[in-house]
Amino acid sequence: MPAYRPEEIEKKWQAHWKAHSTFRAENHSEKPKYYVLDMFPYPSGAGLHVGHPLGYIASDIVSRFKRLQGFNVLHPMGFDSFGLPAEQYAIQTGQHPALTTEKNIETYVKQLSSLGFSYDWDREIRTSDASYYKWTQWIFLKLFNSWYNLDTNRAEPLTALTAHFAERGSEGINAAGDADERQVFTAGQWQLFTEHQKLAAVHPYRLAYQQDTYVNWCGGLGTVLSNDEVKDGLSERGGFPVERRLMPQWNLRITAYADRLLLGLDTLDWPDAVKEMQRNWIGKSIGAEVTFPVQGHENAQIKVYTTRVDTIYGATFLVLAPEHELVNVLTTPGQRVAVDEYIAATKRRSERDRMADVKAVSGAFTGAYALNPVNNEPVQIWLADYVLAGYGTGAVMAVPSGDQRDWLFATHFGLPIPAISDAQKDIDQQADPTKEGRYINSGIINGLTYKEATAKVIAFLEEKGLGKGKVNFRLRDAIFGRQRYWGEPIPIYYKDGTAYGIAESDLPLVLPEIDEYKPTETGEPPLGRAQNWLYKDKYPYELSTMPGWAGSSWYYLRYMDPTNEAHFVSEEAEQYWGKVDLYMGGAEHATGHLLYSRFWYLFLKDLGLVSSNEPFQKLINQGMILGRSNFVYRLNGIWAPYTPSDKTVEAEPPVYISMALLNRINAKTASARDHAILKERLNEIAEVWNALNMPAAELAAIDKPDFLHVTALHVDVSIVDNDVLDTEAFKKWRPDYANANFILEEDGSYVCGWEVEKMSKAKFNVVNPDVLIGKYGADALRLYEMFLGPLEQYKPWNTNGISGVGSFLKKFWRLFHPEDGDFAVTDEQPTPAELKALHKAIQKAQEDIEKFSFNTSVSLFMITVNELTALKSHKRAILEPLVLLLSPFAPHLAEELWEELGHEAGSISTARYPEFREEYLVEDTVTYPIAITGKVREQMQFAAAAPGSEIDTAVLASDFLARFGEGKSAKKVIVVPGRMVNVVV
RNA sequence: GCCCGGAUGGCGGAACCGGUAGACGCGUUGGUCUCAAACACCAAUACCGCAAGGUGUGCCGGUUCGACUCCGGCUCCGGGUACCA
Repeated sequence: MPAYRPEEIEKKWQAHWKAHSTFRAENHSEKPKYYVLDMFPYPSGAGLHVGHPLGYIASDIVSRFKRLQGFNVLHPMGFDSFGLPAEQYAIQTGQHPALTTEKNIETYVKQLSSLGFSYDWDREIRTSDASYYKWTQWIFLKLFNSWYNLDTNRAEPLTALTAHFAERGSEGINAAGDADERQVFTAGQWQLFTEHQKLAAVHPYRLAYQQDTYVNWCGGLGTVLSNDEVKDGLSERGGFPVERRLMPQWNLRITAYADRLLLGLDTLDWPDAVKEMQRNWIGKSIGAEVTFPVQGHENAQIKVYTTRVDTIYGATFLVLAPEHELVNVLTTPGQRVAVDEYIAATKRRSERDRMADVKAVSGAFTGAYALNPVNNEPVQIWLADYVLAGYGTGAVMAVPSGDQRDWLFATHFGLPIPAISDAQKDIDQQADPTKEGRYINSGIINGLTYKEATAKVIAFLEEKGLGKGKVNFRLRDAIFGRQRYWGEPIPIYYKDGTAYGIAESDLPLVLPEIDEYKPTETGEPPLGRAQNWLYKDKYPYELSTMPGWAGSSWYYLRYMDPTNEAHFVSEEAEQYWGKVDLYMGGAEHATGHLLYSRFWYLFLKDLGLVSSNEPFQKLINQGMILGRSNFVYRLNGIWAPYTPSDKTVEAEPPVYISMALLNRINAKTASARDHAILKERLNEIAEVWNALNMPAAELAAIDKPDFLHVTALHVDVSIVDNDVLDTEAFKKWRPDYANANFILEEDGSYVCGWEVEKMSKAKFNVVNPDVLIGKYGADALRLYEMFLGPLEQYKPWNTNGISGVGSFLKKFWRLFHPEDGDFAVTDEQPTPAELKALHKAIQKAQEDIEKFSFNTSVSLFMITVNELTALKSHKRAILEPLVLLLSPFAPHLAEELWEELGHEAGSISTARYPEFREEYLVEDTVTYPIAITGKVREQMQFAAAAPGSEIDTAVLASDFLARFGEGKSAKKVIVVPGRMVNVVV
């Protein structure tokens, strides 16, 4: 075969791999296992752009490398196929989301296959298949039927709880969650409960539970919106008003696992940034809960949470969240109007808005007073939206001298700001939260240090029953329901208003067909449109569906045993594959998917269904590939000299000036030739300049313009090559460019400007991998994406460089086919130089892959091939191992050459990585120039020797030699001018 | 504000444990081949300077015979996050 033809080779081997299921992973093997997982994609209609495969290429290299090292590798792919875009498309067109999704997946599979990934496609899963979501529902039911026992620190079946109730009532149960939500009863009372009452008593213990939760409700759209979807109190889509509303919602009790999720992070081999994000997200804080009695309300108490209980003597007022349950009771008639107004104003703002304008101080006085438990001083009770209902107790004790927000509030409303520590400074200017110094104005802790005071206050409060130390988490339970169609139905039905889980044997609860995908007129979710959708033909189902992260929280387990109909994963398969050894994906999932998956894993572990402590041992975040946009510059005005006040007009027909020329003129570095070109061209097109307030005569009078005003416009990167615009293609690109005029460079080219931006259709900077594969081949694209820069770094795409790896592959090919001729590899003995080049590569390639430093490994291959080309090396002993080294990166070419080398087709996937032999690396000598100064100079006494002369190494003092490396010895010492010697080591 | 990263030629980026900064690729320039183009190949390419030489890894300072690398103090850029009491 003459010349390297990637398209033929790639088609051939992709077909071979598919026909032979070459990358099928077996669940039983003598080999050690290795599980390489990619975050599975949502199959969007736009298909893949050149940024998407970056992580897939890297993980594929690792998979293929691990196979060469003798591992049984599991490398699966699937689709997160429930999601909003398909549903929105369905609302607009009536097309069933399943059809859209199916079509998109087809495109994805085709594109992924064309990159030559070594996925085991037999294990492909889709979260929207009933055979998959059956098990997502099954896990939900397990959560629904479990509670979290804090005594054993794990989730347990509800049967254990009800057994306890029957024997001893609610006493002695120590369960995760809010105790206030739960009833207190005796065993006798429990026995007398009706079924309905029993379920009501059990419900608040469940790990999947329904509860009234504040949500962003948009009546106009008939759905709950996430904080991202609300802007200025209006829905982002449609602009309908959004309000905070208490609605029943399904929640998962992730908070029960807060501590374990936090501790587990220390055992993981993850990027520090991701671990830190999860830590902040969980947000553990250690403090105290303090109870303030309310003056004149015998039964009312306000609980506050504080991390600075030592500052309690400085607490001159309390602030409640506007949603606080006691607000109504406490408000005095005189303050009623002000309070109601304030609450109404707060309701109109979404949580995000409240957080957005942090500077505006607002609040309302309830008229009521609480008593500071340490000194019985009356303190005013206020409302303010800077206190969040969802964190701590929804109430804070305000210490204006120590907390900046409290200080601002006190200053704004004229409340007192007493100092509490002798170390506080300038508290009339701002709060000072110091922990230094001794307490003042602080009753029983006057004169104490921070540590002593904290202990003493807590002891005092505990004794009086008005406070106790408490750990708090920022993490909140996860809202689990969505008022949408295209998701997993929640397997719950209602009997007399009570929620029941459907029987496991009735799973899956299949998503019913409906004729429209909008919410119903009465505001029910789309599932409310389903006809006769009843459990046992009697009981209505839950109408909300699961959120996007449900199916993705356990998919990696299903890959181990994807077609099992009896179990979500068989015990043997789970025990064999264990956890994911390498997980590759984007950093944007740091606090969503990665946290929920860990939560579900811990839960399954508590139930004895999985065997490790964490699901993902090592995590790599591939950096995003950004787009490189190109611009053309439309001329709007010409000045000589430039007067900024002049108006500009878009010339019609339009004139576009080349960026390089434009920049030279505006930077005043233009040559006489530049000006001549400009002038000549302007004269040619002068007749079209009338619209520019630039009559031809006036134009002709301008000799040397020194400023050109332009508008930069995005231009499709596919009609730009190396920043040079294809002007004919530009005219055809869009109708309004058909009559474009150009001012070109001297060589006749139009040079575009460029900028790095996110890839998006609107910026015309999306690069399609299919086009590049067609031109250079998948192997070249794979190599180039790796060559672009460090894997984890954000980097701009630039198609310009891909020709370099293209020619590298050609050179590699030519080592086997000299002069583009027939295959001609010899059995000659290799020379030391060839062996050295090879073994350097064997060693470094392995190191680089293990460090995920793929950009340097590609460089290494280029260097090696350059060396071998220079040596005219066409020897089997060198080239055969080299093919193996290259096979993870450029698998198609490697397979082809492997076959030409006389091996059975496809057998490279069972070959072994070549062994590194150190003896072939002849060490290079290194020369260190060493300055001769001070003591050394005296000792050596030869600084004055003639430059270039050699000195006996034995003369060197041992302490001098020690400076440039333990165990190294000088081979030669050469005197160079300037009190220096070169020491050759 | 807080928490992470980062800063090296015209561009993307190399540089082991402190030891010749700029590997490799792109681009650019010159050349070979060709009727010509494309491909390919060869050579040059940090900056200033005709040269000798000098200057250079964001800035200021320190340690060291020697610093992109270590230490102290900044500047700028990117990402994450926040009335969390």
